[in-house]
Amino acid sequence: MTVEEIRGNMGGGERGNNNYDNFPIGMRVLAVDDDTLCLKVLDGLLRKCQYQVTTTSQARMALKMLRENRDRFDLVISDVHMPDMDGFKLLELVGLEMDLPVIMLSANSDTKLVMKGISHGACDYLVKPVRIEELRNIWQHVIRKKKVEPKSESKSNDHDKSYQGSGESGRGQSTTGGNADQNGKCNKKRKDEEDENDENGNDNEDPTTQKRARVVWSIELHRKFVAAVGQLGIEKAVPKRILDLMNAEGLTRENVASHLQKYRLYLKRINSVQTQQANMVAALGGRDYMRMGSLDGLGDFRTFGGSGRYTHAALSSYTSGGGMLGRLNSAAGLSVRNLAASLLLQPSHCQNLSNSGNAFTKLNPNIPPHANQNASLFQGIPASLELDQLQQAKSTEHIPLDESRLLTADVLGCSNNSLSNVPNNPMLLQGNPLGNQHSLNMTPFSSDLFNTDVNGSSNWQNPIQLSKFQSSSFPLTESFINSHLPQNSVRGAATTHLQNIPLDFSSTATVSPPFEDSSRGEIQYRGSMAGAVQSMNQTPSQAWVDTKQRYSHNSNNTLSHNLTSQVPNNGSMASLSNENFGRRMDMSLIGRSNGGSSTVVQHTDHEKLTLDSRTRSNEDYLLESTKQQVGFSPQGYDSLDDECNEMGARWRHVR
DNA sequence: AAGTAAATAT
DNA sequence: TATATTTACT
Repeated sequence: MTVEEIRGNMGGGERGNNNYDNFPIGMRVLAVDDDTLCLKVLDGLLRKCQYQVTTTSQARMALKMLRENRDRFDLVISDVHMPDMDGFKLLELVGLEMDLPVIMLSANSDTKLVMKGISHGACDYLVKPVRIEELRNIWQHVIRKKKVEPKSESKSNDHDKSYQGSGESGRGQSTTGGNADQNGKCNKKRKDEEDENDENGNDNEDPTTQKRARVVWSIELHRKFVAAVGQLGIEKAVPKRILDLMNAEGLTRENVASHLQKYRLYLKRINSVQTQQANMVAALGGRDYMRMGSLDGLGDFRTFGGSGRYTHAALSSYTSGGGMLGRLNSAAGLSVRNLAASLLLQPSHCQNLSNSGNAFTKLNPNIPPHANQNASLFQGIPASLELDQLQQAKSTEHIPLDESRLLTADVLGCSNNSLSNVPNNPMLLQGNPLGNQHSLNMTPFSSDLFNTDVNGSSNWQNPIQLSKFQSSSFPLTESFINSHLPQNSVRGAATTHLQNIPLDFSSTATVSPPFEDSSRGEIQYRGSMAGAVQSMNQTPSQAWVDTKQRYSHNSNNTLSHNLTSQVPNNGSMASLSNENFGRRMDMSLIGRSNGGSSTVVQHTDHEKLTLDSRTRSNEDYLLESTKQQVGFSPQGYDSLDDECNEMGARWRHVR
């Protein structure tokens, strides 16, 4: 597409009141910088360039303006360091929600930062003080963006039949800096992919070779997909609409439909796994006193939970447990926090619910806390586990080899603040039929990123292999993660990373709560331990990928063993912590189990109950946990709580 | 056009 | 061989 074309397009009704005949004169730029002085200067410079400038000192406000009218701006230029919202976060959100080129601005020219910005989708990174010369050329990004995403164009073109695998990375596209926007987010990965693609289907470079390559659901593509679905809401997420939203090149409705089909399947499985687990918990859990997880730190999520985007119905459609989610929005759940301390669930209570996930359905979100004990019990476990997973996901994300990846993680973490405004991703929610506010609320956006960012298209469909440690099914998040992380490099790094890398966990409410939550009960505790341990023991990438195999064949390194035999045994997680666990974590974790059961539970296959093979492993884990629980004394919970809280704190600290 | 099942490719 | 993607069909 030429500049002329751009102009032509821009002059179209799409941009209505703006005259683009003189492009880039009049280009609408949104400048964001908390430093009003800088902002003013920037504003002045931009105006000198004859751009139509809009300024704001708040990232949130910027986001708001952008959301209000996506066609109101052509380009965003934002400072990196801002109090209300990290510039990168803004970048991420803008990249995800709108297709606007974003230019980062910072006085810090640290290569890492620049890398972070670029890899996160910034089309440019300017170092303050900005010179007008630099600003004079920023319009190119607008054009580039347009060029890269000739959405409408490609969709209807015939020659397009020979579309390439991964939409935007396809050869048909400009391979120059064009893919600055979302593609840039995972530069490294993207590159690899592109390389692969090139190697694989190189020949179909020319349309003559009508050999249509099969669509490769690249991470990027999948992310778009997920984002689209999220935006539409699961209900309206039909192929056609998704396709429109995806804005991907060379993708047909059929492709999307197919992917959607698979995705739904995946959701179902996830769901069923969880349901079963829930049942297991219901049946076996609660033997002992359990505390419900606290919902501390939910913070922003609460609001999010209220977002009516995902209707109960919608969620249910993918939830075998039908309606389990409904409970989530409940105040009951949210307020559990304080109850937790004094609530003790008796086995008897649980038994009533033991046989079905449907029981949940009956729980009214609004019923008073005390009436919700059973529910809480259910929630508690999966909930905490979920959280743990999320964390893991994060940790996983952090283990990354490069900045870009870290960035991703950041986004995940940071996005919380904006959760309430961001188009969420129902899919994630689905993942947690049992869900809890946590997963419900937080998963959405973050997972979104996760899925898309980290995982390849190959693993997310396999919730089952998620493993017993993860126990409560993975939110898509985990599932998606993995495959694409260069495993080797990560592996060795895991340990260190966990300790030194900026874990984003607590940067947001999202993360911290998990720990606290998990601190409440033995089960939860274990769950988190498992999670923690796992993430530490394994390479992020593989951790979730082939857990199944690993665990079944590698008993020595298996968490189950560690958890089952070590934990109850001496009450120390030391064994777990040894090499991989961050010291801090260790400390906080250790001692946890003191006062716990003295029973040594040896994990053996014989103990397994006959369960659906698909979910057996997961349930196994739960079973084990449950068993171990028996005999645990209610005592020490407080300390547990404390410790766990501390743990959370430590995590934060570590970060 | 959506959804599902069968076919086919990797 | 198992999976994932594409195609066919209602």
